[in-house]
Amino acid sequence: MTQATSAKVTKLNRVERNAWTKQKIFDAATKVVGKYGYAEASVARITEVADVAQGTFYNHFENRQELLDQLLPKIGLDMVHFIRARTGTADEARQEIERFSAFFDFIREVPEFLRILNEAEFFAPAGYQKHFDNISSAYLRILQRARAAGATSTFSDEEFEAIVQVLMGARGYLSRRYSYSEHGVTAVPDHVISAYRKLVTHGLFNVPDEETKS
Amino acid sequence: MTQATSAKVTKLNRVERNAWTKQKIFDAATKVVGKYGYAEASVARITEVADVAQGTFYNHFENRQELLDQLLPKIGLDMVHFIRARTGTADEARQEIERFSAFFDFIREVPEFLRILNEAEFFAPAGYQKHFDNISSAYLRILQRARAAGATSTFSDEEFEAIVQVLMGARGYLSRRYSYSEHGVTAVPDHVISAYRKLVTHGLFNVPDEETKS
Amino acid sequence: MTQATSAKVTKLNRVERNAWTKQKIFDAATKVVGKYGYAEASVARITEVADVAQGTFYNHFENRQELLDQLLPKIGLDMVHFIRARTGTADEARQEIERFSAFFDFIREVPEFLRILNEAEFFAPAGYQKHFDNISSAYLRILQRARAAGATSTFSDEEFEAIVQVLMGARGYLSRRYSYSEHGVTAVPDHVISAYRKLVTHGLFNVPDEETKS
Amino acid sequence: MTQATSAKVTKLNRVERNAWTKQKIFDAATKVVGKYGYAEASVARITEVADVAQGTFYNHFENRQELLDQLLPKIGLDMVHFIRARTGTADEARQEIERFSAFFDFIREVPEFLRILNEAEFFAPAGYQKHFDNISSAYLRILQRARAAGATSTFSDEEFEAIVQVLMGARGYLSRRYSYSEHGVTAVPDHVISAYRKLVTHGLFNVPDEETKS
DNA sequence: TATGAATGAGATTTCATTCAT
DNA sequence: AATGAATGAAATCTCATTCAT
Repeated sequence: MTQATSAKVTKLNRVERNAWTKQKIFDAATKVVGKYGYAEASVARITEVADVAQGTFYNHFENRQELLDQLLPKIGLDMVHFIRARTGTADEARQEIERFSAFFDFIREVPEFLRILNEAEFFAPAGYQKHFDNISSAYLRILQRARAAGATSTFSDEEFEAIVQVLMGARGYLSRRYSYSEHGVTAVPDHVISAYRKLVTHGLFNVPDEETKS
Repeated sequence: MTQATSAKVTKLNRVERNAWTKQKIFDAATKVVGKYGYAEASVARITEVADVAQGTFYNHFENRQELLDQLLPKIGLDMVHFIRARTGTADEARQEIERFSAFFDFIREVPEFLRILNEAEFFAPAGYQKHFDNISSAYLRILQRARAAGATSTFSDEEFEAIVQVLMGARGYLSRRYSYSEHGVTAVPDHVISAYRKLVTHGLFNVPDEETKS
Repeated sequence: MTQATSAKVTKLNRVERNAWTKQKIFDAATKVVGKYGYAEASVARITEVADVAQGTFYNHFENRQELLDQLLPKIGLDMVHFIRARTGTADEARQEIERFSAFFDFIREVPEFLRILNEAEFFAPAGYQKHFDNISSAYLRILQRARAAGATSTFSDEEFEAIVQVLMGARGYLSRRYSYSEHGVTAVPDHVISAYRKLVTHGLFNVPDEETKS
Repeated sequence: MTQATSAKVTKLNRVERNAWTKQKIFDAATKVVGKYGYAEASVARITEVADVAQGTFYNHFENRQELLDQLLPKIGLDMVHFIRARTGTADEARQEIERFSAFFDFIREVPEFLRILNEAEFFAPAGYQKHFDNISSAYLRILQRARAAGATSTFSDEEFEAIVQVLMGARGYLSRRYSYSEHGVTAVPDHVISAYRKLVTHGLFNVPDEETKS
């Protein structure tokens, strides 16, 4: 997916060679950041993994930050497609659980994603912003559509925006807590999924009777 | 709170002077990290703000990291006390909303907290770990007590652990989205609070009838 | 000899420029260590003399120590060649005196050598080790060959190893005592040479008759 | 010998307390330099071992260097006495072997001596100078007396001075090579002693007949 | 377009010495 | 005389970026 085809290098025209070099750098950055984090992703290290000279880097990217900021949005789109493909046509609550599970499946598919996502806020703020805009607007539409279908509790648009943050926060924190391990990324335990399902379907607290109308 | 009293400097004995200097460094670090982030919090900058020599720093802290790792747990305890003081004796759901609101109030009291919290995971992992252990164990006890009082839906201990992550993730992500602004920290909008209340009391989705037993 | 040719700098290709820069650093280090000693040979000072930026240093040497450890063995080889070229085909005792004299001649040729040699044990232990292995194994072979030619008193291989240490110690201590002076390095006095000759040809003490068989 | 009596500290008058503190620092320095070398002998480390405050150091020594420069001469005198006590009344050649052996015995008695001696040249030049003046003048007198007794080959005073350097160089280099080991200081092998004896009694090389008169 | 050596600012840390108490 | 916190200069090393070939 983010893998540069290692096919024949010969017989490429100028444009193709150019794109191929850029892709090599991009893939190298994904690997390096995914494995060692943004802080350790020096231009020297990235270009070494990409097997190009340091100077070559600057023929393709304005500076180090530009590349780092492109990392998350690109993989983020992969994630959206991955999740969409795994979401069925059951009722809305079930679909949300499917999306939730698919998120963790994606993390295992692309182990670099977790680190790239989590660190981006501080090391690639522009990329983080872009990714979050992508995700949250998509998520918001999903919720609005569910509401239109009468499948949700009563939430205003503004409240939905907040809910989107909560749901993304849940994924972010849970993945940090449950997906990291010594070597590689592990599957998320079932009780995490069930806890999430209960929360989004019934809430957390029983409400005393007289308050149920609020 | 984390502010060194700038009262009389004269007439302090050796022990007091020593503590006072350390506190000056600590306060300076809080300010600097809160304003510019850990990455920009060089020892040079911190000691400049603290108005001590760079060498003095190393009389009080083993190294830069040690100080950074102390920052979050210390302020985190302030937060716990702050929230506890603002939590009443109403029903459990209301108390949770009070805690939630109080969290955002605390952020406004100590504007540095937000940045110190959010960046700690990567720049002060030991401190982050300590803080999160503090918070999540306290939170877990709260939920268990509520469950014992029959105030929550049916969750296992393991599920509660996951819920704690979700609730902390909610605070983390919402505060990033709604509390930051150009200059300083703003109050969180009411619809964020109402969205949170609805989620924890009723959940997000209506569940089709035949599923209600699950 | 260890002097970078200051000839045309222009018209060098990349490889040549690279080697030339490294040689400039090397020569600068030789000068600096020779004049001020290892302790004062900071990277800042060396690069200033070499007229390159500090960062350039680390393109050519892993770290400061690596350079320092290369200094002695490199010049040490120059010394070996120098001495070998000055050693004739007279009897073994005379050859040893020639080598001894040539050692002091070399010191005057390369005045930096003395300090680089003497301080290396503590400031560049790896380089010192390498140099001494070079020298002592060569020296040992010389003695063994002389013994095979019946030109020495009766010594075992182990005793020869000790003798090598003594002969090197003699050069080391004598050069410290007689070659240093206010400014620059002076020739060694004749009586030093004659004393050495007498020692290695007749020993120091007359032996009472009854002991001569031991 | 260099050990501060750890007897009653109480009941000392001002002068005694003063001397006792100075001795504590001195002993600590001996230990530290002997074990870790001059370079690692920071004032902080020495005073910590001596169990006094850093500032106290400067009540007894002008500066760090002054102390370091006193170390070697003081222990050097101990060595002279030690060797003298071990030298018998046999013929001069045997006495020299006794002195040589006693030197290595002393090294084992006072293991710190070796390092303090070897590093002094560069880290405590003044102390090194003083020590060497002490030793070499004493040594010179020994040789002159032996010559007066007709026990040596024909050497002039100047040649004797050079010989003294050679003999000291022999001890220095041999001790570095044969006395150091992983932990502690080891006895010198017999073949080192026999090699030395042969050298000083018979010389190293057989001299062709026609040269024997030179 | 690719190369990779050169740059130099900036970061952390050490440590001999001072000095007020 | 003893204390130990404060000082600040100096050292090593990193790394994003430039630029001549």
